[in-house]
Amino acid sequence: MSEYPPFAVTVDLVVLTIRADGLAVLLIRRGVPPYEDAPALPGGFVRVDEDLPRAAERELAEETGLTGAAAHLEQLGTYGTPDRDPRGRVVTVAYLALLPDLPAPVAGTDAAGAEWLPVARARNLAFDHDRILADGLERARAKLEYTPLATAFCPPEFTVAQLRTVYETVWETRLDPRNFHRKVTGTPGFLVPAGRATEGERGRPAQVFRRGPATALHPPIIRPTPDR
Amino acid sequence: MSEYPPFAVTVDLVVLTIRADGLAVLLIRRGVPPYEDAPALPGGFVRVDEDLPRAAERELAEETGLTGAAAHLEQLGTYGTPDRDPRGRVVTVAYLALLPDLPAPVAGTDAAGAEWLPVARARNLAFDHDRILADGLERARAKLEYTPLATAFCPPEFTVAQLRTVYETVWETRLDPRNFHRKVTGTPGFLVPAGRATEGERGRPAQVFRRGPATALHPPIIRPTPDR
DNA sequence: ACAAAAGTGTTTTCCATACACCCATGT
DNA sequence: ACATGGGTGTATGGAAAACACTTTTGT
Repeated sequence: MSEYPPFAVTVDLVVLTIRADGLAVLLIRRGVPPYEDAPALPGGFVRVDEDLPRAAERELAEETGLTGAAAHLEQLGTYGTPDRDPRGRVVTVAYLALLPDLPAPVAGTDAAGAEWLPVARARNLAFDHDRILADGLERARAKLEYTPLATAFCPPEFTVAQLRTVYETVWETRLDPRNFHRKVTGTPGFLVPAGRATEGERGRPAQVFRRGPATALHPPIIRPTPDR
Repeated sequence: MSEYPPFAVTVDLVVLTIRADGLAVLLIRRGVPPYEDAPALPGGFVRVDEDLPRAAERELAEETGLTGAAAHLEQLGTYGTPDRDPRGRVVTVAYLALLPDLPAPVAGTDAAGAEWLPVARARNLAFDHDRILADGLERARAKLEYTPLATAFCPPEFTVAQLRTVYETVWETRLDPRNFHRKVTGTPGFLVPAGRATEGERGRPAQVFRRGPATALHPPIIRPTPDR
């Protein structure tokens, strides 16, 4: 093995959530060169005996305080241009993480330097992170159509209206609440009723749902056609 | 950098084509341990100053004799379980390559040990290549629906019937030739007429097409619903 | 003439959209 | 009572499936 060039391998995370001001990405500010003081995706080196998804989970936990499977986590892609890191040959495996807007504000974690930024204002990131973020956004937008991924942005129990807000935020569109309701409740395995309804809200109480067992949506939730 | 664990990085290729006996994958037979004599996906180590897609192209050229952009090539995913290679910590970036059935049988290349095997009989591959192959097949099947990827299995000029054979082979279904014809010719940017027709075939000559400029299909070519 | 494959027209069925309308709660 | 949001019913338009039918070649 020693005859082959050594690489450093990192994982970087595109962590997305939905907040009052729209879709937001978790960024850290770099404290050391290269790209000192620049915003960057959270990430770090993979350990010698660590699986890649495990490394991604660890980094996510370090930055958000989330333990285990509270978030959706999937591999996004690998970026390995020879000059992407001035320190040497570093290949990074990017992961996409989707989280509900956390009610508990990440107390007592290493997330000191991390902050949420609306995706529209996440620009001029360190390394090739602009591209990685763009790829992550594109992936999220596309997968909402044909997978139940939108539920990853919701807490364990949620209403149809909350789910619709996810679609409207990620896609930056408006959806007809009535047809949306019929679509998602009619797609097998997408949602299962939690058996209770909301209280104390304005208007008629809404049924509460949990994520269903489906891994793909048939039929898909079609994105409206402003160009495409 | 020296404080972080060194990894070896390889690229592995899932090279698919369509032959008379169906969908086939390019495999080599390993000549050295580990997994000596086992079939494996072609691949190799990434060089120090080599970009990842470039390494994939190089490996593809070495195994098939194909120069440059004669094939579709896309990143499939990265596999880095700590124990996946007994020789040490090796992370592999898998690429998916789609080729037309080559009329010229790869003369005079290093492809001595490489051979096409129907995907149904590609089993018990070295390392974690069974899983990588399965992921590649799944990716190819899914992307036929909403991208013009099927044309990557066709020569530069082809007929609608040839294209339909691609779909039928990859999906293992039958498609109505008449509705299929209408669909693909009616999808903007999918196909552009080459202006000529086939000769010397049985039946009425078919119009010849080339790949169009579209990168996504609207509407998609829907896969029939045997379960799903 | 006939077989074979390409391609078109037509009917039917289904689904998405649009939107009128009713329901259940807070104020 | 009224506003607010949840949820259902229904008409309509367009696309996809099913398939009859025509076209153009080789044998």
